[in-house]
Amino acid sequence: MAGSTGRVGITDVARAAGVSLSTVSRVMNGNTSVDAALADRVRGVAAELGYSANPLARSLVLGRTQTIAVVIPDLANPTFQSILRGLSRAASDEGFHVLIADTNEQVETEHALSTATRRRTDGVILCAPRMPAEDLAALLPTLQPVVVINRPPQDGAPTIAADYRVAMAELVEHLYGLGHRTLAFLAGVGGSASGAARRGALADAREIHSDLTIIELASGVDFDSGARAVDAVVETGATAVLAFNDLVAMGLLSAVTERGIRVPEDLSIAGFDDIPFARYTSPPLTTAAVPALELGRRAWAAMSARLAGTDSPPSTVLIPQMVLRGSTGPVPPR
Amino acid sequence: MAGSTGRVGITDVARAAGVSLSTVSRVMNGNTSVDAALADRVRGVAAELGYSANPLARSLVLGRTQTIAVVIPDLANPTFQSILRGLSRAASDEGFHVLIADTNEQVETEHALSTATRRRTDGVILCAPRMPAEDLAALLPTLQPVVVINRPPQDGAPTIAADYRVAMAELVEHLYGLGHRTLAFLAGVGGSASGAARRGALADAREIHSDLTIIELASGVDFDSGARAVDAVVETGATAVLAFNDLVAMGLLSAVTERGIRVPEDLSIAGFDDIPFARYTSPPLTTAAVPALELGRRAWAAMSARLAGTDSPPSTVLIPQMVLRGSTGPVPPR
DNA sequence: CTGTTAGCGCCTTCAT
DNA sequence: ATGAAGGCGCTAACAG
Repeated sequence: MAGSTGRVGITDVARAAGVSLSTVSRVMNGNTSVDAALADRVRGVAAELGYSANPLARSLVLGRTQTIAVVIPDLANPTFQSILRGLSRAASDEGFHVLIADTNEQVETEHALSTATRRRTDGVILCAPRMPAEDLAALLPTLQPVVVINRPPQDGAPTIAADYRVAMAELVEHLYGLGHRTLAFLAGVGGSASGAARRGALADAREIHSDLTIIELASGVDFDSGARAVDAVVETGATAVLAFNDLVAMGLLSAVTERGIRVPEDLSIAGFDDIPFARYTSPPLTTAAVPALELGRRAWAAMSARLAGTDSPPSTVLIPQMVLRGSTGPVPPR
Repeated sequence: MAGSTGRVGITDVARAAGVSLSTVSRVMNGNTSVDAALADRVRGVAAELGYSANPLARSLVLGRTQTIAVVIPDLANPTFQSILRGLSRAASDEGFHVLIADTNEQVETEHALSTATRRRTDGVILCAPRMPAEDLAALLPTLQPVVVINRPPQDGAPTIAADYRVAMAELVEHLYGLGHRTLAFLAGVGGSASGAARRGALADAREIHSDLTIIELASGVDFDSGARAVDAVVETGATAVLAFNDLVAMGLLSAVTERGIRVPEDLSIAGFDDIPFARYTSPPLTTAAVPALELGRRAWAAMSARLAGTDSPPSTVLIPQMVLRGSTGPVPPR
C-alpha cells in the first residue's frame, strides 16, 4: 500500500527493514521472541518512516477498539458534563478513547444511539435517567459490557449511583429544622429515576412529620423552568422551595429576586447537585453535592474492570453531602 | 462466523437467505440493482436475524469511519462545552459520531492526542488556543482534513473563530464611556490566541485614549484565579476590571463582594464569553457573548464540507455581541 | 441481475 | 527466531 493512501503501512516497514510482516508486527507489539538486534533495526525503520499500526485494522482483527461509548441525556447539563469529564480523564489515563452520544433528552433515541455506538466501541456507559425500567432491562444484555449510571441496581450490569433519596431527606430535615412547614417541590421532568428517589424522600418526610406539607409543582430541569415557576411557587404560600436541581433553583432565585422577594428572609431555596456555579449566586445556594466527577471515575473503573475480566462491585452508591449556604434560613415570622 | 462471536455477520444472512455475500451487501447498502423481490427477502432475513453491518469492517474497507475527533483543552470550561455541544449535535444530525479528546490544558499532549484520534476518525476539529503558531502549522498537514477553532486563518485548514479583539474593544469603550480611566485587565494564562487578541484591543485603546491606563494583571482562567486576584486588583486603584473570561469575573465578583466592595457602585467588572451562568450572578455580568454553540455548528459544517469535497470558506469570523448587564456602571465619584 | 474473487491492514496460528 | 498463510467482516471490481 506504499504510497497508495499516503500512509505508511506495515508492508512498507517490512520491506524497508528486509523482514516479514510478522516480524514487524511482533516488534511493534513488544513480542520478546524477536532477536534484540533485529528488533532494534525494525524499530529504527518504523520510527524513520513514522509508522504506527492502523488502529482500525487492529480493531477488526483483535476485536477491541480501545474506545468506550458514553451515552448522556444532555451535554448542556453541568452534572452530566462533570460525569463525562471524570470518565473521560480516567479512561484517557488508561489509554482509552471516548465516543460521546448526546441523546438530547430524547428517550426514544437512547436505544438506537447506544446500540449504534456500542458496535464501534468496547462497551458503553449508559446514563439514561428516564428510560423505562423494562426497556433498560431489555437493552442491557445487548450492550454488554455496559455500566449504568444513576439507576437502581441492575441484573448483569454494574451500577454507579448517587443516593438522591437520602440527600433529599437531609435537605427536608434541614428546612424542617429551620421551622418551615410548607414546602414547594419543583419536580422536574417526570419519569426519571432520581426524580422518583427524591419523591420517595418527600413521602417519607410526610410520614415522619404530620405537620409538614409538601406541594409538588411541575417544572423542567433548567433555568427557565425555574424562573417560570415563580408564580406557582408564590401561590402555594410555601416558605421554602426544594428545586429539582441547581439550575431550577437558580432560575427561581433570579425570578424571585426580581419580584423583590428576599432569599432567604422571605423564602428559602434549596438546590440539588452542587454544580460549580452554585456557590456564586447570591445568596450562594444551599444544595446537596452530587459527586459527579467521582461518579464518572467510578463508572470508568467499573468498565475497566469488566474489560479486564476482573469483577467489580455490582452496585456502588455514593452519598451526596448536603452543603449549607446562604439561600436557606429560618422560616419568616408571621 | 455464525455463532462464533455471538454476533450475526453478513455470512449468516447470506446463508439464511440463500444468496451470496455481495447480494446482501448490495441490499444493505441500498444498491438498486438488486431484484426487488430478492431484496425484500434479504431485508426480511436480515431483520429477523437482527443483522446490521459491522462498522469496523466497513471502516477498514471504505476508508471512512463516520466519526470525527474533537480536541479541546478543558471539558470543564463552559465555552468549550458549548462548542462541543453545538458540534456534537450538528454532526449527529448527519449521522456522524464524535470522539472527544480532552487535553486537560496540557499543551504538550495536544499533538499526540490529535494525531492518535485522527487515525480512528475521518478528521479532527482542533481547539488548541495555546499551541504555538509554528507547531500548529506543522501539525495541520498531518491531520487533514482538519478544521481549527479560535485561531487566526491558517493555510490549508478552514478556521472558525470569534473576534475577541473587536469584542474587547467594545468592552473598553463601554467602560471608558462610563468615565473609567484606570482599568485592570486580568490577563488569563499566557500564550493563547484569544489572549493576544484581547491584548491587541487594549493596545489600540491606549493609542486612542491618551488618558486611559490599563494595568495588566496575571491570572488564571477559572473562578479561583479570579478570587485570588482581588488584592492585586484593589492595589491598582482601578475603577473597573476586564476579566479574562466570565469564570474569572465571577470569582473576582464573589471575592470582592465579601470584602464589602459594591459592584458596580465601587467597582465595575466585565466578563467575557457570556456563559449561561453570567446572567445569574448578582449583579448579572456585563460581558461579550461569544457564540460558542454556533462556533461548534460552523466547525462541523466546515468539516462536513471538506468531507464531501465541497469547498467552504477558508476562514469565518463571528463577532461577539456585547451584553450590558448590571456589573458595570459609572465611575465612582471621588 | 447475481455470484466469485480480491483485497482493506493487521495479527496469529502453523511451519520451519 | 523468523516467515508463510489464513482470516477479522465487509465492499467493490470483475465476470457471467
